Amino acid sequence: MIKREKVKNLLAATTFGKEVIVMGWVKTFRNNQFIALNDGSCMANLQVVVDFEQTPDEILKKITTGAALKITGKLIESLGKGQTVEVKASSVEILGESDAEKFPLQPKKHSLEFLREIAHLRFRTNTFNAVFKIRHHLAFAIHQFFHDRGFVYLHTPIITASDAEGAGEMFKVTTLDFDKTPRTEAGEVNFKEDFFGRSANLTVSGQLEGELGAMALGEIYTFGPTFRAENSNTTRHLAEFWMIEPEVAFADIEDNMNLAEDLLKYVIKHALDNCKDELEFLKNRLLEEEKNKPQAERSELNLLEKLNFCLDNNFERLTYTEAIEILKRSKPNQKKQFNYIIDEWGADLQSEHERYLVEKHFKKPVILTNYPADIKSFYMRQNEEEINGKKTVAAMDILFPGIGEIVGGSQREERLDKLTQRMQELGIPQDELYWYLDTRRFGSAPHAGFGLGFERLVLFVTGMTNIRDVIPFPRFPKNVEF
RNA sequence: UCCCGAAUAGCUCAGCUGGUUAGAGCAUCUGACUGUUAAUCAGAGGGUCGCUGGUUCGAGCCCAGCUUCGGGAGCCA
Repeated sequence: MIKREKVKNLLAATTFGKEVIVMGWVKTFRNNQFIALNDGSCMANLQVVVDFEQTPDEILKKITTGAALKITGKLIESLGKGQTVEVKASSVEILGESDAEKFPLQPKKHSLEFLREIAHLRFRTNTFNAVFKIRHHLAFAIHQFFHDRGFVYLHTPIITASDAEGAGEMFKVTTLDFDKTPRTEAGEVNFKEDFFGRSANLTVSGQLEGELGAMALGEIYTFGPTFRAENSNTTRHLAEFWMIEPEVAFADIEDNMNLAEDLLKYVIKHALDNCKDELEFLKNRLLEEEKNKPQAERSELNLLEKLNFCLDNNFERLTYTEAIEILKRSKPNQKKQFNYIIDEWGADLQSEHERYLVEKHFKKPVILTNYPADIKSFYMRQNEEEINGKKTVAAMDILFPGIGEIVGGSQREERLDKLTQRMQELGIPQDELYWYLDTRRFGSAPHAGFGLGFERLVLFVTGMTNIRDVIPFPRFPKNVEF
């Protein structure tokens, strides 16, 4: 058992003179005397002062950036400027050496692109230290939010047989030998001989299973990894990402919007309250970065102001139809600056349109509702009213500045006849989803839910711009390192 | 997957119109200094110019293909 003090606690100390043991990694070693030591307990480093005249040379030589140390010494009021406390070391033990010629991190600013290549070491940097602390606090806040409201955390399967949801390309899960796959008489791969006796995939969404839970437990949420085998190469997509999917019985689209807005505000508030140092650091990092940009491209609000603005204002709610009217009349549309010109109702909104609404027109988060049925999923509830003779569904998407769609949800179609009719129109096999349809056969009830992309939330809160920088081990096309 | 751009020292980048021995800052190493704050000062080492092929008397530079990375788009969360 090692009794050690954490840097975080030592930095907060108000009484001095006691003997302490502290362990951590060297950030910098200045003047052969001053070690900036970090143990991950907080962003700040502890200054350790070494008496170089009393310390053997072979120890001093091993105090290099990245090395792990055990320091025994006295906690004192700092003799120098720049910090209030420091530890005067009586002994320095090298726990783990770090060859200075080979350790890739230097006490200087690195590009995020470079750090992405050494993602196994990037945790050692201030930026990623902050990002992953915030990620943790956001995850914790999400559980807290739902738990406090009586939601049940439902673990939906990661391996699934259903591939009928149309949420995207799926990864196959198989134990078949690729060199000699069993074949049917027709020459196709015979999945009857596979591990599960049929073809299986990694889940693209826990929603359908979540609905099963909601139709008994009342209010559930999922929070787990999901997988999309799409060849997406963007700053907003991952092949493996985490999603939060609440599902609420006896709720309509209005309740759904309120829940989503409350959740987002709650977790942002939680981060502001619990990650002050981290957010402050990231705010300054962004400001520093924007100095190199032309005035017009700099953000009007800094990171903290942006997050507070989110808390203080209601999200703008409008229907798809209203959005189309705004876009039609918008300058970029009339001047034909959009790549896709909006000329008629029914068009799918491109990210340039979403960005215009959020970043130029309303300048705050926007909730869009009641989309045309044709551009949305089969399980969304069909509205009674029709626009231009076309059906709409009770869908709602939340759009965030800089992120785009962060939440996608809907009231679900609870009427069996309407649901099966829609499935037929879209060619979705009903026999495969018999279990889903059973919820509509036995005690069907109005219900609603949504999916929140966790990494997109972390992007927004941290102000990072590439989704590969807010998940510890990003998976994307051509990359499964670590 | 499509469009655009990039790849030169460990990192960030410069390299002129194709021309002899490819440079800088930081990092590293050696020495000096010793209350520093990305310490400072002096010196040294460090390169298959992404890969393959082509054009040329001659290619880091021009051309083609490939790979990877970045920005944008699509698919979406």
